[in-house]
Amino acid sequence: MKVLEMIAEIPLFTGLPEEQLEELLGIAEERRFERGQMIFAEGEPANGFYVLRSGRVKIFKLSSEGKEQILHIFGPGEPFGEVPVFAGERFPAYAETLETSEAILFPKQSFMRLVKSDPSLAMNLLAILSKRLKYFTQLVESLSLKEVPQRLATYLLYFRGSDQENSVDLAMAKGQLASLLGTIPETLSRILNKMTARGLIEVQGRQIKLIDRRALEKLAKGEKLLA
Amino acid sequence: MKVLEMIAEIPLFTGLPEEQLEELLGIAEERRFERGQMIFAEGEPANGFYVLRSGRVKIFKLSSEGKEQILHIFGPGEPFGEVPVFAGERFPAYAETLETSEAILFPKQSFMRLVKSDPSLAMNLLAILSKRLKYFTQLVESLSLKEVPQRLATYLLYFRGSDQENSVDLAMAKGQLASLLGTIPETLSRILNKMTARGLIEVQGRQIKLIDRRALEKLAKGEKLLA
DNA sequence: CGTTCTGTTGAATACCTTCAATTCGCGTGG
DNA sequence: CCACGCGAATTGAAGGTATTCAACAGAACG
Repeated sequence: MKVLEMIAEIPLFTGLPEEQLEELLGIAEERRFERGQMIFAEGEPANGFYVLRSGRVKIFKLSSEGKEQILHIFGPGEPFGEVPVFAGERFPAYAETLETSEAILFPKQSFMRLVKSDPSLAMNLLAILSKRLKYFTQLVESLSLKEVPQRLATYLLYFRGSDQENSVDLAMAKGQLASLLGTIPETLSRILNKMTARGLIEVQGRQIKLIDRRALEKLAKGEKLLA
Repeated sequence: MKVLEMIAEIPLFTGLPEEQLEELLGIAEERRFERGQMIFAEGEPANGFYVLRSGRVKIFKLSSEGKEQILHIFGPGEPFGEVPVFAGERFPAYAETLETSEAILFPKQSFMRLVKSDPSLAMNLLAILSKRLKYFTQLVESLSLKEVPQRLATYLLYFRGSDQENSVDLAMAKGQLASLLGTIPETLSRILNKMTARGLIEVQGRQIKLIDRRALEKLAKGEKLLA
């Protein structure tokens, strides 16, 4: 019963009739992962996709020299690994937990049957995939058209709690943030320094106070304030 | 009748019953664009999405300084601009023709009604969006984890005609290829030079002959052969 | 309280970009 | 058919941003 409620709360499944939820429950498998455990690897054949129940998961690519580029960081309620359900057979990237996590695995075949029979489930999926495409669009823009200080400023402004809340909790190691921004820890460290020196932010561990929001916005737009 | 046949040939619509095709025809609008014409701009509210009938279209982002990053280049039969149909209301990037092109515009509302009523149309869409996510995954990997020579080698190997065919027709200006690879014409030019000097390729205008496939594959994998 | 992982700092280097000057290529018009 | 003109492409020199490598400091964890 607990799991059924849980499934009903997943955004992907909102608006589904009880009947379909029961079916989903029928095909769902619960999985538990330790912190730092690999959930799947790039190139691995996909048996299904996951919905995260607790914890956090990073989706990433690796270069030939071992450098990592994080594509997504997902939290509770978010689905991941859906691409190979509908295109190709293999996971296009790696997935690893950042913390001890629980996830629900939905096997591919049974899930596809459900999608075909339920238009609103299909619509939910289309919305999720479309949002993700939009997100990638921004990621590419960021990586290709912006320099690291710009990317960081954009990130900080985007992830600040509320409009009032002038601080950001990174909620991850700085090295992970570097990987998310498409750079390395050394570079991130230097830029955090410069931004602090210029009075834009204050850093205390994983808490970052946004001091000069105006300047951060200018930076995010492309002005080179750190030169 | 001609347009109906045309619609039936679009991969997105394969497997649809005649009845649905008729409906699609009912809501479709034909559009014609000159070479270099903008089809939509980033941030613009979307009234619908397009399927390209002839010609070629580039989807791209612009930096604050006007540098362009091409996300996709689409040819006949391919849909574009679907993201705002299912997520958000605005186009997340620019679309501009590379040649004189014809496209069919499907208005958002009517199309969504069709998708809801036809599971196989929804499945086709899910497959297309998933493929695109996979493609973005590779684009991000390329931009973030590879250097330009690697990206070029990967591109050339990927777009060579057949396995036998040892030449690639760029089918676009070199400057556009540069933008697709996330760099600028000067850099691309220098790298084409080096690759020619090393005997990897031969360049004749927009035709590129792949001479040393083995070496190109090594390059694509990350070996630094041009140093 | 020590071990290990994370983060910081400095110096050297690499890759790519910028800027400026030509050169090339091609369509147009004389 | 040739000459012109304009955008595309190339080349060189200089500069900038980020990475690499190495050493150290600090925090977290058992």
